[in-house]
Amino acid sequence: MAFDKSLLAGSTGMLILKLLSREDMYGYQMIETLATLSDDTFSLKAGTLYPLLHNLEENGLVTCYEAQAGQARVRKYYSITKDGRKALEVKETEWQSFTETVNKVLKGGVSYAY
Amino acid sequence: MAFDKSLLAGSTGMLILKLLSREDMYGYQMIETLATLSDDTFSLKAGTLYPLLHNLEENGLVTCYEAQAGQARVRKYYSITKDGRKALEVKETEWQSFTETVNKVLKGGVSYAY
DNA sequence: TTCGATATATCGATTATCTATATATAGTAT
DNA sequence: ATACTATATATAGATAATCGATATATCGAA
Repeated sequence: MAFDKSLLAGSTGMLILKLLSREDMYGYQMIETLATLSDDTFSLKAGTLYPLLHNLEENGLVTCYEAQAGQARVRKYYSITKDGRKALEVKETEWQSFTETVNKVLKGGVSYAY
Repeated sequence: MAFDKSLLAGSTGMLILKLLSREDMYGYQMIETLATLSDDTFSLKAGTLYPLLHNLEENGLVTCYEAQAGQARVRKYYSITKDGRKALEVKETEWQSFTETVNKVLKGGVSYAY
C-alpha cells in the first residue's frame, strides 16, 4: 500500500461488492482487478480477501459456486445477492457522506472564526 | 457514528493534527470541535482520543502544556510541532490519493470492457 | 445539594488489516 | 525432466484503531 493501510478499513468490503456487482469473479481475479483498476495502488492481500469473502458469504451478501478451470483446477466464483446489492448501496452512500465530512473538516480552517 | 466506524481508522490522527494546526486545543475541546465541524457526524470518543494524543506526543508530533481553568481545574493543551505539520501534510496527500483511487474503482464500472 | 456537563484517563473487547505459512495446480524456461 | 514462477485458496498469529465501560474529579445551575 502506498498509504496507511488502516485507511482501507471498512471500505474493502464495499470495493469487493462493487466488483461483484459488475460480474461474478473468483478471489484471485478480484485481487488482480482491484490492482488494475487502482493503478497498483491497492494490493489487497490474499490473507485479507479470503476471510472477507467467507464473511460476506456467511452474511448472505454473496454466494459461491465452483467452476472447472483446467483438468484438476477448480475456481470458486462469487456472485452478489440481492441483499449484497442493498448493502453495497448503503456502503456507497456512507462512503460519500464520510469523505465529504472529512473534507469539510480539512477545508474548515479558513472560514472559522475563533 | 452515522457510518461504519472502521471508516475512520487512520484518518482520526490527521483530523486531530488538522485542528491543532489552527490553534492549540485541549482534548475535550477537540471532541466538541470535531462534532461541530462535522455537523455531529463525528462523535470521537474520549477512550479513542486520549490514547491517541499520548501517542502523538510520544512520536513528537504534538507537545503538551497545562493551563489553569478555574480554581482547581487544569486543562492539558496540545500544540502541533514542526514534525507534526510535516506529518499532517503527508497524511493529507495520502488521504486525497486514497479517496481518489476508491472513487475511481467505484466509478470504474461502465468504462471497463470485460 | 444534587445532577448534568466538563475534563482526563485506562482497560478490555471488537474488528480489519497484515505477514507468514501451507497446499496444490499450471505454465515456462533451463 | 526439473525447477522456478504464477495461479489459486486457506488459516493462524500479530498489529493497530476503534469502541464501550468504568473511574475520578471539577464546575455550574436548578
